[in-house]
Amino acid sequence: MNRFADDHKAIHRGRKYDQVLAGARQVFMADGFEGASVDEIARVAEVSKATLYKYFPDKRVLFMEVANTECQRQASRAMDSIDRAAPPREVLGQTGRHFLGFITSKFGQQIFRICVAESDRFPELGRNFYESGPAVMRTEMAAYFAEACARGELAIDDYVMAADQFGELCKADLWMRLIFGVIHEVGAADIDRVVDHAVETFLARYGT
Amino acid sequence: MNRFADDHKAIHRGRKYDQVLAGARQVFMADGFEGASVDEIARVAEVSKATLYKYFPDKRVLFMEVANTECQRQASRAMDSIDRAAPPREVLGQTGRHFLGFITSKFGQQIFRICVAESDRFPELGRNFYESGPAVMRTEMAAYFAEACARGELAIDDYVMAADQFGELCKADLWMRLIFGVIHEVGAADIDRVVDHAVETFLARYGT
DNA sequence: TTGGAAGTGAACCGATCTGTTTATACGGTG
DNA sequence: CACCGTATAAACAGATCGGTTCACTTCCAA
Repeated sequence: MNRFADDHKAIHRGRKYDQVLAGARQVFMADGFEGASVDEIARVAEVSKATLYKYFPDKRVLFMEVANTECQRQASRAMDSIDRAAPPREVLGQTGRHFLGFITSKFGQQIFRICVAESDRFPELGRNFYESGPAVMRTEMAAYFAEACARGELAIDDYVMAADQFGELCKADLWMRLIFGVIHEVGAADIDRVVDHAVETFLARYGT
Repeated sequence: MNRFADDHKAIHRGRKYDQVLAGARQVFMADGFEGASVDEIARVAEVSKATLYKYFPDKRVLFMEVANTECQRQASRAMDSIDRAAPPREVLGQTGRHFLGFITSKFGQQIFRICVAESDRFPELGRNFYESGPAVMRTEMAAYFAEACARGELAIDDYVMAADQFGELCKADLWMRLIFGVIHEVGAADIDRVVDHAVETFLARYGT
């Protein structure tokens, strides 16, 4: 992200800002919050520790900055490639595969891991992540459900609850074993299988 | 300092074992894994650090022991309080309420938090937790489903998948917002509402 | 009575970490 | 050229932590 505010003041101010942020992102993703040391971040960012501390008052703020930018980036990329006019079975399948693909990716896992772990000490971090991540999908899906119900394609009493249920159904079997290291990879076949089951169960309740 | 008067009921071997475990449980739950210091655990357990290290080779094993005992306690308690011969709607409701009650409890959340966070650096920790926690419920439920299907009360093709789906359905709406600090408490009414929705959706697909 | 196992408290070790400071170098501008 | 903001490397400060060691006490049982 560019520092627009600095543009009119001085080119040199904040040259290394993005470098620091990129290095921090990499190291935090690799080692978590506690596991990441500021020295390592500075080394990976190819920046001196003094410079790092000139831009960020402490490690916490640096991490929050990384987490925020990442969450927003993922959120904007979340619901865009879905045709809301298609039949529900197809919309649900596409959405489920996209969603499950993300949360089973290395990156999705790690961001979840860190946010879960640190949302105890930094409550606003967890809240921020939820609002700009899961909550977005939730409201988007709820909105779609309202449309589909109006078209008579679905019969849902509680849109938000239904959206959450579908999201949770997509996690069955794979996600927990992945997050706890019981399995290490999921193939497209696994994702399809779980999503198909999720769609089937969902439509058994809410289909028309 | 002998603050405790005569301990007339002296057990020779492992007198302090449970003390250590109880103290560890308390401190881990309050501070997380990294946040908890062995000194603090020893102090809270009212035990010397040397004694602690006589029972447990290191901090990680100590935590795993805490997590294991708690998971087993919860799993056995859950299975004992359920009448597997009752109608599916009732069995599912009881199981769901118990399960959701545990994972939304302060202890359940914290255990999950720590295991998620540390299962990256200590894979056996996550695996161990999964096997002695979620996996137990999964297989137990799958076994029940097999019985119920044999009685014609349910119609399930994949018992394990169905068990996982039900578990995930129970998390809808509440669990994620809790784990990320969006909400801080859940009442019995919330739990009932979510479990009712879960049972309804589950039976729409698998009921007879 | 005495041996030995269990427990204690405190010092200690080595490692790591965050955050600061210092002395120095680079690079563009007046 | 001199000036000044930015950057650097490296040492440093202050603290914590996991884990070990040791001299000493307690208490039961043979």
